[in-house]
Amino acid sequence: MAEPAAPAPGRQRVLDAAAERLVEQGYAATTLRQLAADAGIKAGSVYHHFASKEDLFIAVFNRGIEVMVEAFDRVEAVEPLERLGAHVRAHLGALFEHGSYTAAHVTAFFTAPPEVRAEVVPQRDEYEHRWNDLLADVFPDLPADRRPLTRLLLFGSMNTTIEWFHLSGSLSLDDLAAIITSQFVDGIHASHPIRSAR
Amino acid sequence: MAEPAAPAPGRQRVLDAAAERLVEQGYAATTLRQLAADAGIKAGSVYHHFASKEDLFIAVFNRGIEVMVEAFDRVEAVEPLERLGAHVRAHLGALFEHGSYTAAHVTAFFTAPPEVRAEVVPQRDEYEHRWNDLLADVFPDLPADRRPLTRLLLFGSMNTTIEWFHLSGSLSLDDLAAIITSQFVDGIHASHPIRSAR
DNA sequence: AAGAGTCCCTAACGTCCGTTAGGTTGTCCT
DNA sequence: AGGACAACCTAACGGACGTTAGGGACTCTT
Repeated sequence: MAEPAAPAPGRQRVLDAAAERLVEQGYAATTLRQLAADAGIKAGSVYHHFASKEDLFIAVFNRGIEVMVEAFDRVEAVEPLERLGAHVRAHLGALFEHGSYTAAHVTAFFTAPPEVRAEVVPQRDEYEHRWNDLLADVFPDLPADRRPLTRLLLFGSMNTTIEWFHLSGSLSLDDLAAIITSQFVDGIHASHPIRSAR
Repeated sequence: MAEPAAPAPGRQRVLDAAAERLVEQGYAATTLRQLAADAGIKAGSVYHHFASKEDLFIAVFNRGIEVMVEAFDRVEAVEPLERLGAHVRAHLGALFEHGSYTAAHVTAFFTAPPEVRAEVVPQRDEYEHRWNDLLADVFPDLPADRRPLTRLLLFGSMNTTIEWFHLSGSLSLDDLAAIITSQFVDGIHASHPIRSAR
């Protein structure tokens, strides 16, 4: 009998539910019984797919990075400024347009126990490395030892948008990406002059 | 008998412990038994000082805002650019130099249940209002409806420093504040030119 | 037809949680 | 001296948690 619209296997439904709950509740407050109920199975059955709660959430966090990396690698722009803007847009896209995994990673990573975080660090490093290389390429005069700091400031602005930005609002994700990019590159100074000293 | 160095009352020790645990563990993972042990009392005794776990953490979050507001109001600079830099420095000071309350607020606010968050929103609004006014004053040409967004981007950069900055490192808090301020005002463009299109 | 493997269930385990009732001690006020 | 009150204790409650053992139903392979 042909399945209509492929009902999504249980394992995937648990992962999806975990990502969504993580965003709203964090690691500790998200219970396996909740996830099981969300996915339409019973709590004990979660252990057919995952060895433990930690194991499950490691999978969620890693998927969150995967989504970011995929979005990053999909960018094709070549002209420096355009490239940077496209990557900012891609990062925001990963946060808001490709499920809850990246959002879960960004909001809940630091609420997870150290053992879980440790398991995810290598993949994180890979994504950060991509951005360091991008900065090196776009801003050749930026000293190498300033790249991580610069990236962290940009990440700070981009990642905290999940706390206040909503796709349903009047601002589009394209607009937001453009604003963040120009703010990052030219600062507020360029378009909005500082009041002169009196 | 004169108390040597005022042994800090139990209520205060519980609050301090709560702020520190919040930074490391978030709301749900922090238990009253832990806090009591940290403060040198027993779990049941916490209820002599606070009506509930929620009540306790509302006090912690509000104190976190208080510290920020106090730091903000302590700034005396008048020249626009200098003022902005001083406020950035003050905000970072609240995060790193005046106990864990502000850090707890910034990292754990969104891990707290909605009822707790709701109780803290008014004080948050007051602090955000101060910053909106500051931006209006320093950047008179910045449209009023862009102020909140601009503030959120700056807050994003400043607040996420708690995830990676350490006072013990080679970078001082003064340095960090200066970098964030100039990055915010002039962008990366000013000091580090973009690679020209090829 | 038999066996293996997948997916899920029920029922329970030990543990820890927030919270409460009631008691003890010490200090201060009158 | 006595009462009030603050600060803490012990001991327990009901409930929820992560996890496990063992079994049922179904599909696929041989």
